[in-house]
Amino acid sequence: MTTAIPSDTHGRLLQATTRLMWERSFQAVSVDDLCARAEAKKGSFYHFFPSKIDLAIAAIENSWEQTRRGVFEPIFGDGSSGLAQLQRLIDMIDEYQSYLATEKGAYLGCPFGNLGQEMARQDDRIRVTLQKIFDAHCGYLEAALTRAEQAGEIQAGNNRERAKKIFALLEGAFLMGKVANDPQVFRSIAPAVMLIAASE
Amino acid sequence: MTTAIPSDTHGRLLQATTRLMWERSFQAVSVDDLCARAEAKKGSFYHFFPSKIDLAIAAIENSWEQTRRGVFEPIFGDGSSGLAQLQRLIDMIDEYQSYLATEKGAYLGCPFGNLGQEMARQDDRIRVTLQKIFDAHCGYLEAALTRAEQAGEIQAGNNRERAKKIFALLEGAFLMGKVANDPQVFRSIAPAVMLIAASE
DNA sequence: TGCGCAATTGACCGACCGGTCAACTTGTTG
DNA sequence: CAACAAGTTGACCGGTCGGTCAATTGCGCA
Repeated sequence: MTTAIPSDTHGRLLQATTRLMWERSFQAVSVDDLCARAEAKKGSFYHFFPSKIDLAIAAIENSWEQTRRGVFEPIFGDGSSGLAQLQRLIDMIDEYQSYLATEKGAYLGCPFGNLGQEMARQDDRIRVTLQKIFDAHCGYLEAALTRAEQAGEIQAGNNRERAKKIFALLEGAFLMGKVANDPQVFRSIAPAVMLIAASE
Repeated sequence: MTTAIPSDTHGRLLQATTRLMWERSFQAVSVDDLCARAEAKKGSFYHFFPSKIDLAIAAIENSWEQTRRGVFEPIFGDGSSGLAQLQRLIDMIDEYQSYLATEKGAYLGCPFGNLGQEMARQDDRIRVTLQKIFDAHCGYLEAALTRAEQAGEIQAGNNRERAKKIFALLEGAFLMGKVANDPQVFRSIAPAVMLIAASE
């Protein structure tokens, strides 16, 4: 029986990719950049991953899984009301993005949205991977809406569609924040989430 | 007195850049690609534009100006009610994107949003240029909301903030459509524009 | 006619891109 | 201990990247 723990280099490569792709972009980051940040040599890179694109896919899957477990499960798995859960997600996003903005000197936006905008038309595997992540994200929003609906917080409606609209609003807010390079933008747009939640 | 008409090559370079950046992305398109599409030689390229980034900026400014005159002015300058104008914009976007999707075999999304997501963090001149375009776009939305408000279609409110929220929703819908590679996504999300317009 | 300048051409450049590879080290297992 | 696989290393590769340039062409104007 061997250890199921992947090599440290493997993990550092994933983390470096997640970070650098977030701070810059997929195409703006070279394999050499990735290796330098992960303190790995190119040979190691290609020992673990067949291509740069494969690493990117592995990195976003890994990143989403971490976010899911570390953020989404805690927020949407607790006993709060549906609307309170939504508000908590918004607050956490805002808080973390603002923190990153002060630390990195720029508003970074959503790592998945960023990559989608950049690569969806150029690599179908990346596109499909992101589609699954978007679906999963919307799933959590929908669950919160259903919870809110059952508690009488909002009127009955198509929560799947509402979730998609909320997700679109958030992604658009990320983009605008990035182009304005200002965390305040997200903050001023996000309240409209509640509008959509409360819609018929 | 010399002709104010810029060389044909200059114009073809702008158009080729607009098109190719929309179909693929800024970084995925090389200067050679641009020249090939514009039927120009590299020397001509650098005769007219000091760098690839300068061409990109000129191309989006030109593209926005054309869109503004060809789409926004006609829609928002006519005598329709504010809400009717908004609806007409949505319909026209949907129609054109669907047409492009069938022609190109893929949902392309918003050329300005695409470029912003990709380049805002890497080139500040591109970022600022897009910021101005976003502002101008929101300006039209705001004007329509004000018109709707004055006609009693919607209740009084902060139309500048409403416009930003609507713009965010639309940009998010573009992104989701691109990642799903499905024009239907925009169609199902866009109605929420009216929700935001009618909000207090 | 001939001058002057914008436009055009294609050859050229160094840097960097993603990716390969054979040799070497290290840790595990019988 | 030997054997083997997993991981590591750095030199190397062809291709393409954005960008340069000197020479040439063609056009408006005196």
